[in-house]
Amino acid sequence: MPIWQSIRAALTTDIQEGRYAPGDKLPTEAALARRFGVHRHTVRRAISDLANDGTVYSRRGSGVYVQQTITEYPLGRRVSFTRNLEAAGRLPSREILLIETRSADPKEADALNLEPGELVHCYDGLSCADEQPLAIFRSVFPASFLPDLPNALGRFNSITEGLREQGITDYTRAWTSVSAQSATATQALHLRMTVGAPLLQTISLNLDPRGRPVEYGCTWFSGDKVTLTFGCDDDVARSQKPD
Amino acid sequence: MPIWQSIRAALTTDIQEGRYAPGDKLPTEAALARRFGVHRHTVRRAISDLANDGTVYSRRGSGVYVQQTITEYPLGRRVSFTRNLEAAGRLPSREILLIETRSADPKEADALNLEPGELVHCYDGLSCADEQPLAIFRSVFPASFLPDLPNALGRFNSITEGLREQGITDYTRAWTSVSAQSATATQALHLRMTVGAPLLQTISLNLDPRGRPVEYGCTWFSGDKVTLTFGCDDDVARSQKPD
DNA sequence: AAATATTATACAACTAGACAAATTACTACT
DNA sequence: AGTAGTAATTTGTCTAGTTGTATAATATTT
Repeated sequence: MPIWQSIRAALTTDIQEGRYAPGDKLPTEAALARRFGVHRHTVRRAISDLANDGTVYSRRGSGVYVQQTITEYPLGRRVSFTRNLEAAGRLPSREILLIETRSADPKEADALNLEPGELVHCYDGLSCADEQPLAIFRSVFPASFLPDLPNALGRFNSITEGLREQGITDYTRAWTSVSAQSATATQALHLRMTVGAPLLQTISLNLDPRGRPVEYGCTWFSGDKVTLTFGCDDDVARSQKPD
Repeated sequence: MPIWQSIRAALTTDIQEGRYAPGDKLPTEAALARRFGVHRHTVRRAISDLANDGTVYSRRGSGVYVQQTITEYPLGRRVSFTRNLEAAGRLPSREILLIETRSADPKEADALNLEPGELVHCYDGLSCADEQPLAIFRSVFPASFLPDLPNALGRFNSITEGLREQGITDYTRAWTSVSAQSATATQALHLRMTVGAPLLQTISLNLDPRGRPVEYGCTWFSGDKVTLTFGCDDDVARSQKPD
């Protein structure tokens, strides 16, 4: 048996027995090479095998980290990210990547029924389960009748709460489109996957009760960690507020 | 493909599709690093590339801004900064740097046909398009038959208006020379470019209808933002009032 | 002998953190 | 209202450490 396989086995049991917990950083390749008394490349061979089957995730310049095993995430027509994950026994959280106010690009202007170049609030973020990134989202709001939304989004870290403070107490999804894409470099970094791995992209438009567009949203789910299901959970979904 | 190149590509499309318009400030490097999930240095690598090809420029302590597109600047017998820019759909403006009366240096005396040491009015300023500096200029006038010009220049912030008040209702360009130079530190600061970046320097002499020299002008255009055109626009130039 | 595994070396790409320098925002004061 | 001083923010620069990749040489196994 090659040395690297025994190293892989040793690291695997280290992880399984909790010496390295999910999210932990492994010792550096150089340190592991010292520990096992081999060259760095031999350790790399073992790590690349572990990364291949998803037990670890390595990041250039930073280190190698233990991955979590991910459960599936159901998505209905009126979906609460928080409630779905809590129902699955996981701890949901969000990370703000960027909140800014800028000009609308043509697609955004079209969807939100704005003039090209009108200002929009843009909210980029990361949806996580147990600190593990599940999806990247971008929500775009018309700035004209939601002047203080960026402030509210930063405070609440919740779209629903932020909109409620601005007077939008309810909104419904006008349409949703789903497509598959390949992860770009930065998407892969955020979602801790490899470049080119499959993503599920959903694009949707939310309207307030008067029919005004209030949110144009785009979400990229990690294809390995999420399956989207429509229509089969309406009972649960109806009892939920949109998120 | 390195990550920084994909970040550069993302920012480029952001700019091309209008999410960041010319003159806009990009998010801070720290914010962009969060947005792309990388270290600040990686964002800087992308930005430095964009700055290198003139897409953006950065100011220490302030931020990174989208560069204006190149302006076509026709040079004819009657050159009007204001009209040239209005014709290009830009908003022209000027900033006064210095107005003083002093002795002419040899070159100025020679061009204006004065005795060495005779008094001249010197007018240094900044020409801007859409609030962005395009050029630095220095205009030198014989003080002898234009005693109140400095006052007028300060009030009107326009050479044409100032001269008109002093009785010079028209003037034409006797000659123009063009050369290329590297930006000094102070020039770079005013024009918001890097030290050593290319400048277009034009030196010109304007005569009144009786053939008297009235203005000896020197202008340094930002090479990135301006292209000068000659000869092919005489019709347009003749129909313009000098400025 | 050939294929595979391991070592060796060098460099590129990225992260991490600290500090300097310039700008901007703010506060206190006259 | 304006001015000086202070603090916070933001870009510029530097050093060090870590993973990714490429090439080549040496040992081990088949």
